[in-house]
Amino acid sequence: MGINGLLTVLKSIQKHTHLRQFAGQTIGVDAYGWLHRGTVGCAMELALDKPCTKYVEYAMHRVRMLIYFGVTPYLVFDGDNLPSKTATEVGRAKRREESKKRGLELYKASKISQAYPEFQKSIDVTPYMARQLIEELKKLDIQYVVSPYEADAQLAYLEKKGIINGILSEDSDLLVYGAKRLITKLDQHGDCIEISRSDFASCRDMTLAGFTDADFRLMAVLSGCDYLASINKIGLKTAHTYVRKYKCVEKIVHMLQFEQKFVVPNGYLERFYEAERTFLHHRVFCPLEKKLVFFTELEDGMKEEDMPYLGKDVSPAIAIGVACGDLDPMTKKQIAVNVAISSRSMPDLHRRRTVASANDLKPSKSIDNFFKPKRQPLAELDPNSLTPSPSQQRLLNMNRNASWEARPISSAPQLGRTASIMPGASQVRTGQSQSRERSSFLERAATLSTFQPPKRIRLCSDVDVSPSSKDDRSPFFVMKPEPSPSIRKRGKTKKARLSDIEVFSDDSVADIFQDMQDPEIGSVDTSTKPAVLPDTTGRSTSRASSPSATLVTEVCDTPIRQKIQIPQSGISQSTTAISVSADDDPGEFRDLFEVHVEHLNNLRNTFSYQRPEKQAAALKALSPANGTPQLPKETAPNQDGVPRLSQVVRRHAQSQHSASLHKTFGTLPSHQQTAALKSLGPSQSSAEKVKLGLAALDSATHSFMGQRPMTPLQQLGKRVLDTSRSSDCISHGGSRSDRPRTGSRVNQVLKVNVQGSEDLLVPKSEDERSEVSEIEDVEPVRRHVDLARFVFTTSA
DNA sequence: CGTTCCAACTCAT
DNA sequence: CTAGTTGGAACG
Repeated sequence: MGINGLLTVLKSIQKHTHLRQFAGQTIGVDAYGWLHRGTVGCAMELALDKPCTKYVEYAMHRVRMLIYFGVTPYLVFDGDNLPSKTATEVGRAKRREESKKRGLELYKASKISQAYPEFQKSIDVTPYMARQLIEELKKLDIQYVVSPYEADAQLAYLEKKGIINGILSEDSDLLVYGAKRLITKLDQHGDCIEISRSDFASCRDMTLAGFTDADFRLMAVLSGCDYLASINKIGLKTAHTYVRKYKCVEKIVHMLQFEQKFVVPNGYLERFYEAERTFLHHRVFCPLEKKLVFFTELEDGMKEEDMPYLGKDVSPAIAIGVACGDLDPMTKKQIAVNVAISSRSMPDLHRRRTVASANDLKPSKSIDNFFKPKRQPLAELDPNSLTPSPSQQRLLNMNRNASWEARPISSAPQLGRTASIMPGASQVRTGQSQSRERSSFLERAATLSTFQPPKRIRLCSDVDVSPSSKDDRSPFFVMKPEPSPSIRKRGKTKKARLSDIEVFSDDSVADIFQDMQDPEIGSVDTSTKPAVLPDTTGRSTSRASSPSATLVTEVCDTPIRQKIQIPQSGISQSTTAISVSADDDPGEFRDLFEVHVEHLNNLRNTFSYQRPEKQAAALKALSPANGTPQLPKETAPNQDGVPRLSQVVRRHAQSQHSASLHKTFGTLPSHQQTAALKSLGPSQSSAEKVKLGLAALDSATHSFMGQRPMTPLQQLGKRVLDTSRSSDCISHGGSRSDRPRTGSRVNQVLKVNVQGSEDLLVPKSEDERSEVSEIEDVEPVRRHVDLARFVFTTSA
């Protein structure tokens, strides 16, 4: 439920961004959200107890998307219900039961379409389903943890400890728990929204300047939260004004009691304290200490016996068992894994209907086959694939030692303990293999993110980044500082983006300058970058000097630039930038163009996140011996996954946007043609440019569609996972952002265009054109332009 | 008019 | 019914 209306009120500090911006970082994920969404697609099967693992596929698809964009996922699962929540939980279970009943009735009456929504409502994400996903995560050596209670608290804790660098969740509660960076609304393309705690001060719809974490929490709880319903007629706004005025609960409640408007229930204050402490001292699993700890340690005089609402403590052995997914977080009993792994079935332990169907499930076939071995723990891979700085080296060694120690000390005794707790339980695996798995789980779960933020935070010195010092920073330091004015880094912030209009690149400076034909660009770029100042709105609005103003003007008039890339070579990628004028716009033409770009974009994404096997299959389907693309047949529905991708491809082919582009152009009146040509390139021989530009598009399309030799693309297919993991793509190993990146995925800048100074630079040769790869940033580019307009109009 | 509250929709396939 | 969002009714 979260806090009603919180995200709406924080609109002004929501930054539209992309997963790409978090490359090299470890991002914690609220896994239940994904699982729940994944169940929508197979609600029917689940309700009818049919075998189904679509939800695992859905979640894994997202996991692969993160990896594709260089993000290291760290999945966090929900655990037991808090005592305070059991009442609502019972109610939910009841409603689910009713929905299922209704659904089944409708189903029996063959009213399938009416039954489906009922089934959807009846779905409960079970620990068993989480366990299935965990099994997949293990195969890819992806970090995860099952929280003792709420995943929100666990996520915030991991972030506090520096184990993760941000939190991917839809739940606004995270901010109440003190999350520093919340990423929400991730869509299938990787677009998402970032909310930073440090931007709170610049929120426009609500004055949060001077609000401490405690003030914020006070406001949130007053306005109504999961642990305490609000006083009638008190919403976020009212709570906010009272917190601003009186700051402390006692006073606020006291004042509220004087107002006739509000009725403060008996014992509200006491329940408020409980709710507040539930946020503050939530039990979490600490992967470093390998036991349950409080999110915030109890202060002197607080006794945990007095706070039953925090849930029970458990022994480290059980805590570890739950955390690694072996034990059901509620019953603390062994969770049955699928038949392929367990030698025996364990009917007595199946605590829910979905669990009871475990024996019928045969995910071993559908899933196991797809992830063949080639396991390589990230922790081992990273140090070898780059040269860490001394401080990073120290960090790595520290972690390595910690995990080595962990084995004899914590895992051996814990095994005996765990086994003795469940004397009757059939062992799924041998004790030794379980012990081994657990210690490797702990090793992974406790791995600190090696990502090094631009400045300030010293990850190497201490894992616990003191939270106190950062929140009261000056509003002018809310932005993460640029590491160096000359570097185009990943993790760009909205403010830094203006400069992106000049240069799209992931290259090192040297690469950029090498590629650059016009030296002027570099100077423009470097000189303007420092002029970008954060302002109170969290958006770039003001520029200090008059040259900036000039630039802003230019930016506004500068053609929209679109980056056209299609995956072709896994090693190097190049970019064709195609410019379309924002004004002087033959609308229809540009719209078509953008639609085309978007289609390619979708195509690329759909392809990129597929399992390598699926990609290979899709490629095979698209690339027959004769070289002509033979799109897969309409049917062949049950070939796992392949139809879906090929359908997309087919749809795209049928839409023939390239063709319609040409056609539309041909039918335009001549003055509009001229305008269109002009819009694609400001100067000479524009007709040629349009042809080249369109040819580039087509060639990109066609190469993806299989009309060109497929070898590089096939390579990519095989390499998607490897590439996105390896250091030449991502700064996994805690790379310093100004480290020269050798062999990086080069987004070659083919075009840098500041109005009036140079031309559209399309690939000159056939070779270059065939290298065109990957599409992205259609939306962001639009946003750039919007932003530029905004800057211009407000600074004038 | 601002605010709170509620019901319907989104998500996915 | 995971949570959020949106639109609209019902208040003061």
